[in-house]
Formats: sequence, structure tokens, C-alpha cells
Amino acid sequence: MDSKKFYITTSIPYASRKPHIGNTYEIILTDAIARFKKMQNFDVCFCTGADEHGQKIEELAKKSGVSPAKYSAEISNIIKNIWELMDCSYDVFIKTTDVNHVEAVQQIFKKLYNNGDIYKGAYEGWYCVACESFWTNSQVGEGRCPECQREVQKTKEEAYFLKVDRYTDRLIQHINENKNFIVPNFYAEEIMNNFLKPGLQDFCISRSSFSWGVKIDFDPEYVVYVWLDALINYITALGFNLNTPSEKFNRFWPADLHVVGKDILRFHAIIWPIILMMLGLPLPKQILVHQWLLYKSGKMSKTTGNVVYADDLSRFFSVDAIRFYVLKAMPMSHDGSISYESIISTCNTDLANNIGNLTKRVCDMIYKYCDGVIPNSEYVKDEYDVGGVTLGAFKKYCECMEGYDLSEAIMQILNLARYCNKYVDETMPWALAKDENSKSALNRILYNLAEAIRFISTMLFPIAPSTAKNILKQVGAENFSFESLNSFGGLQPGVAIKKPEVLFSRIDASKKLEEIYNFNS
RNA sequence: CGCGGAGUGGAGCAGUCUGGUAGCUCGUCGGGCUCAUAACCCGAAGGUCGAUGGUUCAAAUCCGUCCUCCGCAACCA
Repeated sequence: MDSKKFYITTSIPYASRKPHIGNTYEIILTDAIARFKKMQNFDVCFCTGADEHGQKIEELAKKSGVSPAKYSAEISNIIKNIWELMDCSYDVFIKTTDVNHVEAVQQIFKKLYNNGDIYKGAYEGWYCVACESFWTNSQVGEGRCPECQREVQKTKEEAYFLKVDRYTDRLIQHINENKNFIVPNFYAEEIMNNFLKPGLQDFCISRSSFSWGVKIDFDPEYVVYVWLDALINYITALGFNLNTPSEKFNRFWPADLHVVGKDILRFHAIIWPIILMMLGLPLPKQILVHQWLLYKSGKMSKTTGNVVYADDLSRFFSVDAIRFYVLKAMPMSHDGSISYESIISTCNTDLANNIGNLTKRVCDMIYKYCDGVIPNSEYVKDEYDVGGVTLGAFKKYCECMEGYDLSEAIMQILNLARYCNKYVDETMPWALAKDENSKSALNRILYNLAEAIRFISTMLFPIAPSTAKNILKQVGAENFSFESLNSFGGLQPGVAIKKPEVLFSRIDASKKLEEIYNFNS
């Protein structure tokens, strides 16, 4: 029973502004993996949330004339709504302002302080009087404030530090011994060469220049550094508390997979494991590092005005089309790019022409030639071996999904659909339908196709859930399990299918682009 | 010489670990079919695999050097 649990998390986005489609990619990816694991009968716990503390939020709230609590709560709501809009099946949405989270962070801070893993020391850096900002050595460069270019002053203040030296060897060993701890694996090398081998410095984990954060209860001048605060969400989301045991925590920790962006890997690969070691807790099994989604090869940013939001996209494309698109477009090894033209192209070629049209043409034929009922036919292997090809595609698909290569997994689905389209063309069921003697061949072919479509819809489910359901209904089936894909021929003959409908209509590219252009201006 | 990634037909990618006729999707051109959403199927054109030197009977793949792009470089989430 215990081996069948799967705890998966996204990083919790910073509640400073509405997340764009690049940020949203992470939760879609995580959701697809979570759904896949659920279909493999894992007891899945899928956590996400929002990081609500920190200086930036405090500043933004001040600018908007509201309290940081109100400001971050509003953004958290926006985040949550987008996640729900994208049909993400998370189990827990944690906020770092949640009472039990704050309490646990304070407990942990105190415990580590008492154990000597946290100590009070002096933080040296640079201060810009005009901007009232602190800067690090690398940031000031020539001794000037990176923001206003004025001279900065050397400053020294008391602060709390995380004492890491006792744990770095263990961390290095852990990374070396667990080649799958960080995937893709080249990131492990980066972490090792950049941070661990040169030797870690103790992390400053308190702030006193602003107050919007978790207060250190025994020294209320300070708030806890947001990253320490935020990382702890992975256990507080399960109800972790030093005083009262949590069944959920005991069941699901350690995490099986943390999904994070490449920009925040170092926090997850270094600080987080060290904190867990300090607490005597097991380390997460795996960290999946994903790349960024760029808009036409440019980084999305407000200043360049090329930010694309998921909810805006959903005005023009179905949620499933967006999910399908981002998961297919994103390579593992480097950044992917998004453009309206390529979304339209994906919708038309992959969804409408390939999968959608296949389903429609097959179901139309079943409707016309078989009285709308799945024909009765035993699977007989012929030269096309549709059964073998389908099972092979499913196997490869599973391998890709297990390795979190969603883009390649999608290719397996598309290849199978292509194979089926070819099968239709070459066997020409419409010609067989004209000849009463070919009835059994016709039945066999249409059965094979309907059964392959059942596989396609089931494989599509983690990627595009509601679309997958529609396809499955179209061939008269309901059961969405991978067990039902153990063998080819599971589709029940004699079942009446739904009247065929167009699943994805083709998009008129120029019309759609004009519509988008008008909306954006 | 800070670290890591990438550079393959018009576009987007796979192949590089384990050398052996350069592959996929889209786009273009020609043909076929008519069950289907002007969809689908077949065929063709198009690449000195970033540059250069080396190892080898043989290099996109191994080794050396160089160029270009991207990310990270620690307390800014």
C-alpha cells in the first residue's frame, strides 16, 4: 500500500502579480503528471499554493494603498482561479499566510535555533540611502546602487543565519548517489559545480528592513526570509506541525516529486534538503526542473508588453487546447516558445485534422455502416497489426510519461492517430460497405479503429481531460483506466455510440489572429 | 579561460551516451481518395548536421580549439 502513494507539488508562485502562461505551464505540467499517476492507481496528493510574504508584496501593496494581507490574498485568488480554469486537479492549495503554516515556520525556526543550526550573526552588505535598499556585493559592482546609480554605503547589521557546513557533505553525497534526484541530470552538475564544490556560505534567513513576513516569535524585530518560509509549505501543506502529528504528513512525506522552474532550483536542491536534514526528515525523492515558455523567443515581461495570460488565451482557445499546446511545445532541454500562430497551427493539425477528424470519420462510418453500434468482431491480426501498433504506442507513451517527457508522450498519441488515419485510407471501409460479402472485414476494421480511438482518448486524458472524455463517449465507452488498456479488444461490441460530433472545429487563422489583435489593443 | 545548456533542410525538434546510407512534425510542390472538419493518404523538392583541426576504413555522433545564443553566478521570490 505504502509504495503506491505519490506526493507531487508545484512551487508556490509569488503572489505579487497575476501569473502568465509561463508560470501556468508549471501547474499544467504537474497536473498532467498527477493525473497520469492517478490513472496508474497511485494514491496521489497534489499540492500547490501561493507565497504571500516578502518585501516586494509589501511594497506593491503600499503602492496600491491596501494592506499586504489584502493585496496578497487578492492575487492568491487570481492564481487559484487560473489554476481552476486550467482544470488542474490539485488537492491542497496552501498559502504561506495560513495560520498553521505560520505556526509551523515559527516552530521550525525556534527548533533549529535551539539546535544550533540557526545562529545570530552579522550581515554585511551595501545600503543605498536614497532607495532605502540593501544590496549584495555582486549587485553593487562598481560601488553604485543598481537602481539609482548613486554611491552606496557599507552596512552591517545583526541577522540570523542558517549554518550549513555540517550538512553539505551529506548533501553532496546524496546528489552523487541519487542520479535521479535532480532531473534533467545536468542541473545536478550545475548545482554541484556552482555551489557545493566551491563551498556553501551560511544563508542569511532573516530580514529586518520590512515586516510583511512570518515574525520570529522570540525576536520580533525580524521576519523569516521568504524562501525559508516558502519552502516549508511542502510539509505544512500536509498538515505538518512539530507538536501535533499529522496523518497526512506521515502518509505522504517524503515528496515523490517537486516540480520547479530552473530559476529557483538552487533553493530546492540546496536549502530545502539542508532544512530537512536539520529537522531529521527524509529528503524529497526527485526534483523535476522545467524550462521557460517564451513568447516568440523573448522573455515575457510587462515592460516589453508581450505577456500572455492563460485566462486571456482561454477566450480564444479551449482550455484543453491550451494544455495540449503548452505540454507539446515545451522541450525538456531548453526553453520553448509560444505564439498565437503556433497555437492555431497545433489546434488545426493535431487536434482538428488528426485526432478530431479521425474520431469523426470513424464514428460516422460506424453510424452509417453499422447502425451506430460498435460492431461485433474479434481481433484478428492482419498486415496492419493495429492491435500491436496500438499496444506499442501505449507502452512508449507510458515510458515517456514516467520520464516526464510529456512532449514525446503526446507524439506517441499523434503517431497512433496518424497510423489509424492511414489504416482507414488503405483499407477503404466505404468501398467494403458497398459489398455485402465484405461485411465481416468492414466490421473488423471499424472495430479496430474504434478500439484504437479508445486508447487514444485514455492516453490523452492526463493532457486534455475533458476532450478525452468526449472522445471516449463518442466510441461508447466510459471507463478511463489504464487497466482497460492491458489488451487490445476491450471495447464492448454492441454498444450504441453517440451521434458523431465535431470535437475540434478548424480555426480560421486570419480571423482568429484579428480577433486576438482587436482584444489586445 | 567561473559554471551549465543550445547551435541539424523555410520553421520547430529527434538522433550524439553505445561512430556505419541524416530522421520526425509543420510548411511548399505534384498525385490519389471521397468515410471525414477543403479533412485524410501517397510521392517529390529542400540539409557540406555553428566553424575549424584531429582520431578512424568510416564522424552530426569521439577528442582539441574557436564563434554565436540562452540560463545561473547565492541572500533580489
